[in-house]
Amino acid sequence: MAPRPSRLQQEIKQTRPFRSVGQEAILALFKTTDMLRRHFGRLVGQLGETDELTLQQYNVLRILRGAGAEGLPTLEIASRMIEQAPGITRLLDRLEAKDLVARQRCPEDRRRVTCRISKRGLALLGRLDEQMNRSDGVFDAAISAADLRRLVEVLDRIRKVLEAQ
Amino acid sequence: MAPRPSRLQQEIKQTRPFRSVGQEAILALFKTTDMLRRHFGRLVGQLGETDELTLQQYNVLRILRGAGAEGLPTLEIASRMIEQAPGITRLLDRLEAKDLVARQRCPEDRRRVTCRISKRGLALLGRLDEQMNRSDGVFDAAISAADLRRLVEVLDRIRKVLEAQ
DNA sequence: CGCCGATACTTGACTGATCAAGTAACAATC
DNA sequence: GATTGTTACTTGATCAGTCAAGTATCGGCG
Repeated sequence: MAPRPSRLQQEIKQTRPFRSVGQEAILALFKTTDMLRRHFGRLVGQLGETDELTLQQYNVLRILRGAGAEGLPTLEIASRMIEQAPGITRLLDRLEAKDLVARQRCPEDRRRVTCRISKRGLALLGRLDEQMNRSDGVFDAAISAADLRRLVEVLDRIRKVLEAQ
Repeated sequence: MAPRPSRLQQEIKQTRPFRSVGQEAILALFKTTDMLRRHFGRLVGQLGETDELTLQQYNVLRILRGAGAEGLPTLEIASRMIEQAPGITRLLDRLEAKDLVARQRCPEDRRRVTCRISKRGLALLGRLDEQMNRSDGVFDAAISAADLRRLVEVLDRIRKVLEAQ
């Protein structure tokens, strides 16, 4: 139990040790994910012209590409998103304005709005795929598959704890 | 290498397996941290009256409490934050408006603005301490210290990779 | 058929985040 | 002591996120 200052502690210039490993883990999660958000946010946010996306918008396009030609209703998209997005309507407004998705009121149930990715949207994702795969690959290269799998497993458990709260 | 669908995959209703463990790990990080943000955001955001804080504001108050009576200059606060905050000036504006911090131009170097936590700020943090510790403790209880330490260690490595990019 | 609750969004108002450009003060150099 | 560069913010404009309240539609039930 050597009280050597952790890497994170130095990063945020904290002098006192963390109250618990749990607290350190939570702060490390925030910090790491913030860096990841910025990293991937830069990738999708610097596409030149007016094609810039936010990570959330990118995520929606990915979901719609996965859904194929039938598309998906608005709230179904929301439920599949990685990060919760209460502003899904306006997010789709912006994607529609950029002509990256098309929306159409569903004839069978007129409450629903079916969303589909457009050709422009598909082309844009295509341009990003290579970069994104390369970026994911950086982690596969730097960290062993076993460690990554353990990471995924612990995160699963954390989410389970949170859901139980 | 059984291709059984992972928990995360079910959560986001994805049909195809992930391209790589790295990708799954990244998505799991986003999802888990989003849930953590909401969880702790609720704690600091529901204090009744007009004392609601955002997580970032809470983080700033914690940093200022740690700094003590001398306080800290604005950008020094920014550099200590867990999540990067380019809008630090306005964040402090809001805290000052709520009388949770006080600001004062530094006499030795008039470019600097020294920020200090106020009595009201300290009292507010005091009200939150117990809840926050209890929340951190949930993870200590649900996940072994060894696992949490491994988690922290892998996250350190991920940040190191990101910095090298 | 008409009403009631539920579903699927939509809109408004407001707060917060981001980027770029600007200002003021200090530090170093000529 | 004027100039140039750097530091430490500050401000403006714009966009995204959040919560609450509203609207349209559907599916049952009497």
